[in-house]
Amino acid sequence: MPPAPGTARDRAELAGDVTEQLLRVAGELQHHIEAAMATLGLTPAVARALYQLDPDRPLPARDLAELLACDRSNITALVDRLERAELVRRRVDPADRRIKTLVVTDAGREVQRQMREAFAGCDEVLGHLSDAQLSTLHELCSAVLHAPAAGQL
Amino acid sequence: MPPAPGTARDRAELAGDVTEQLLRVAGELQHHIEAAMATLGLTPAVARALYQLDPDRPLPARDLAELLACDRSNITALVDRLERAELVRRRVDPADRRIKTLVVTDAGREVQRQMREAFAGCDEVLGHLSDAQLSTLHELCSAVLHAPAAGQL
DNA sequence: TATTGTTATACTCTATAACTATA
DNA sequence: TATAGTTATAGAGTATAACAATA
Repeated sequence: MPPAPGTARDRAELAGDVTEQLLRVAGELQHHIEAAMATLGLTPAVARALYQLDPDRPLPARDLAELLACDRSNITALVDRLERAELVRRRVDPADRRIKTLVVTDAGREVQRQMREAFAGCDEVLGHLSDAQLSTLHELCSAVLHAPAAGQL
Repeated sequence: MPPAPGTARDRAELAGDVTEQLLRVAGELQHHIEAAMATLGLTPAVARALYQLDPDRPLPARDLAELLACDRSNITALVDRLERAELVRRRVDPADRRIKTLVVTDAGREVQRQMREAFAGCDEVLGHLSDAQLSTLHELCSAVLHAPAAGQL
């Protein structure tokens, strides 16, 4: 049954429009970020992996897969490349020798710093917004992310 | 030279934070959309291609490549699949026989309608926002998209 | 000569399934 | 037997270069 005019129907259409536009903005931001990552010699997936690692808390590969929302089997090649670039080292966990924890090297920390700079550089894309608008956008995104998942109500 | 504290430095950091969050929101929306496209039997790239086509204005393959911001060579396989699903037909342009225009079939129009419904269904992801917040988000995205490209100033 | 669509090819990203070594 | 990481493999997505047909 179609909802009453002027209420849920319009609401859903507005949500659709917002979704389209937000995905377009995200596309521009991502393009900007990926270009910056390329100059650091990182492919998008490798960059995302490194970005998730906390230099102060070595992480089992299994947990990185969960953070990246991908299968364990993908982590191997990703970490292979990070290790070859000497940004990350694998270390066997002495307490459970099945586990390999991922340790960020000093070089890795430096690249992570440059990655954060790249994110800040997205100011170019968002530069048209005032500080107040930027803060509002921040709040709205937070509201979406911290909402209880609607699918579970 | 580092900018004065309390000004550009904070601005860039805020932009970085907003970028991270906006990309996370976009990820959730995209996940939602791609699941819906899968139920329609469309992979993400094929869905995006169909979504760009105007049923009332057949488009040369070359122009579709531009809309999708990808190389011409990719269009062939995409349209192959759309044609096999009978959602799109290739038609040789009589005025310039090098060109093949892409015509959306009636079945294609119906799938496009379902795609628009899928976007509206993202209300589930954004459901925590009030109507006013949703409108504000709409305005902010528009402001970013319609801004003169900062890189060209 | 230049352009359109196509083909061949290669690389990235991701998923599934089977394997190993530990537990 | 269950788990962590790995390997093999396959498909999607995208880029570059070379090609045929047409202009």
